[in-house]
Amino acid sequence: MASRALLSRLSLPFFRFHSVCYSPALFHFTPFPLRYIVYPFYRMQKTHLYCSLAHQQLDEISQPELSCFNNTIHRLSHRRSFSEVLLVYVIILRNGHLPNGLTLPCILKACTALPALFFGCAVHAQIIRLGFEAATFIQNGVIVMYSRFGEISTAHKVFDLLSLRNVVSWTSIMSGYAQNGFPLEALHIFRTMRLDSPIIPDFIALVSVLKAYIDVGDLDQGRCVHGLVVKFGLEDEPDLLITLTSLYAKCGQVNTARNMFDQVFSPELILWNAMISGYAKNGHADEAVELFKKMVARKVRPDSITLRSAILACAQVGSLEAAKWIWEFVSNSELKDDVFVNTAIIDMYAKCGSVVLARKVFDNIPQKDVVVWSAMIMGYGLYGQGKEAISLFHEMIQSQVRPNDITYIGLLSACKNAGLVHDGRKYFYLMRNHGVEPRHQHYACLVDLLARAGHLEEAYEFIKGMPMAPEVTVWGALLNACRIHGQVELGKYAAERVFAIEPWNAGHYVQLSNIYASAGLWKDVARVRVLMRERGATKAMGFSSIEINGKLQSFYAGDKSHPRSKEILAMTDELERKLKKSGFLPHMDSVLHDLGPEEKELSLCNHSERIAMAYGLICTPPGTTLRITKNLRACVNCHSATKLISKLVEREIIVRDANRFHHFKDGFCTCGDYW
DNA sequence: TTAGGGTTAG
Repeated sequence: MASRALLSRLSLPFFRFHSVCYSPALFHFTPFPLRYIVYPFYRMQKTHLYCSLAHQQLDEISQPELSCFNNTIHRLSHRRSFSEVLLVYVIILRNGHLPNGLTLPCILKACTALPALFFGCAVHAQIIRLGFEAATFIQNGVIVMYSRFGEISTAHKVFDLLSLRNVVSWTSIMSGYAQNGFPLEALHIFRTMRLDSPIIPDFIALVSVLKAYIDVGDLDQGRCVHGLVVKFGLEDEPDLLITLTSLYAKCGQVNTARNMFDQVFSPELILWNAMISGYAKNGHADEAVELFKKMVARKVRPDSITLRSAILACAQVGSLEAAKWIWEFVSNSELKDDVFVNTAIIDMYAKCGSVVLARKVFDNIPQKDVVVWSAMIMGYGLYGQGKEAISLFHEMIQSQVRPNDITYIGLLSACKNAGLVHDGRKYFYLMRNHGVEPRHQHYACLVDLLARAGHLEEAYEFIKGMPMAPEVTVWGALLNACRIHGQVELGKYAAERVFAIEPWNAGHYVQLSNIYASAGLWKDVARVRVLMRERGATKAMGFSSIEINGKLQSFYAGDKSHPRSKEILAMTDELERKLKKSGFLPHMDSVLHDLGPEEKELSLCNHSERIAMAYGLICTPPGTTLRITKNLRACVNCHSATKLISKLVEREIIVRDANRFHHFKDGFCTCGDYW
């Protein structure tokens, strides 16, 4: 009766769902109900099982002992043939044996790995029935199983009922919480273990606690654990080195991470992955690509994770050369059909300025899931190809793939970047029909779309009707639109909202200042500048990069540091002369400061993208496409000038700004002047 | 002699 009481205290999920067929009472009095659960499955697999090594071996023995079965189960478990482990378990029961302490951990592991929740619950019930409640080794397996099934509260109950907990019990429940998205609870358990138990953490426990600190982004506490690692003399433990490298890399301390990485003479794949992804995630894309190349040169075979990190890095660099290189690498590897890798490549090509190549990769994927479709829709959106994005969306629906919230973000931002107001409204209200509840990002997209198209009042009303508090992206979109449409009053209101959320971000002050400047309100411009100084807001310095022969060269505004600076200057002058000759009028409002007209003009043609463009023109043969990446949004003057320059110098110029792509050709831009 | 962890997340 004790075990039945225990079953009801645990309220096992299996019994919650199947209380009619397999109630605890039924289980208690039925000798081997497992055979009924797996019987159809067993029939299905029977042919395969007869061919297997396991069954051949068992067949040779007329009446196998439990130890023979256990040996077979361990061998199968080692080969990761988990379905067969469960089938042999059924045979054990059919032969009238009872599983022992050597059988059950393997069965639990198989249930966890498959995963087989119902089977696992039944096994747990049998564990209790057979009186293994106090067997730490077995109960640890139960904790892990429930954690992996997301049944963390059941796992915790098992942990609570365990009379003798060892370091594995503590680590299992701690990592269970961390893996289920509760890192704070995991850390709480670690603290309890340290304070209330005599257990000394081993290297796996420390890896688990470090992972939880990585998840919460607490570098200081992570450093304290590093101290513990040293205290316990575990600093040479390779697995801890991997997690510590990951901790420092993910928390932005890439140099410390690299020092740890360099300590290892022959790093295993997972350490390369930790370092490459650490670089890629922290904006050190060049280093990530370089390290990836080094790894390949050292004949370490990358896996899907390595490739995804390297592809992400290439996407950030924006270099089409690097993108093509990695695509070729993937095409020649055994991961060429990996859907995750291919989706990353679609995203990369879209971000590196070739929506055509992105589409080529997309068309070659035979089984497209929702993320593949969404990546391509997002790619069209980046280029302002709204109609193509919409058409692909309909193709996706026809292919019976259900859109998710990310698909809708891609679709709405495509409408936004193409100025398709009617479509944007329509798809926003269609979302719920597909069971997708609009999130803040969807609202921000629609506000941006409406406001930029000049529907400022509608956008403002829409914001007022939002079911959640509008964040900076929403007010920022309204502020930007007020700048475009010269709306001083509404712009002032939007700016106040934005300043309240991000008082440190100088970009917002510049927007308001530009609204005032356009209206000739120079006193207000001065007031904003004072406010900006008082609040210590700083503006990110603008820079542009251009890729020449696969090498990236970056320039700041007014940059004269390049060895070929004189030639670059001569080219910017020549461009300016050509622009003037063809009647180009500089857009003076693009200058924040209250300067004289001549100074304003000079300031405008010194913008970083103009310098990068000039460098591209002097370094490449006529007709070569120029590919420029900049960290800020394109300014109005640069945009108009680049359109004309593309015609004057007969070049295609592709500029990736902070938000999207601009493809300039023959005096026009693909964005249709809508950005 | 069978448990626990670490790289990613398109």
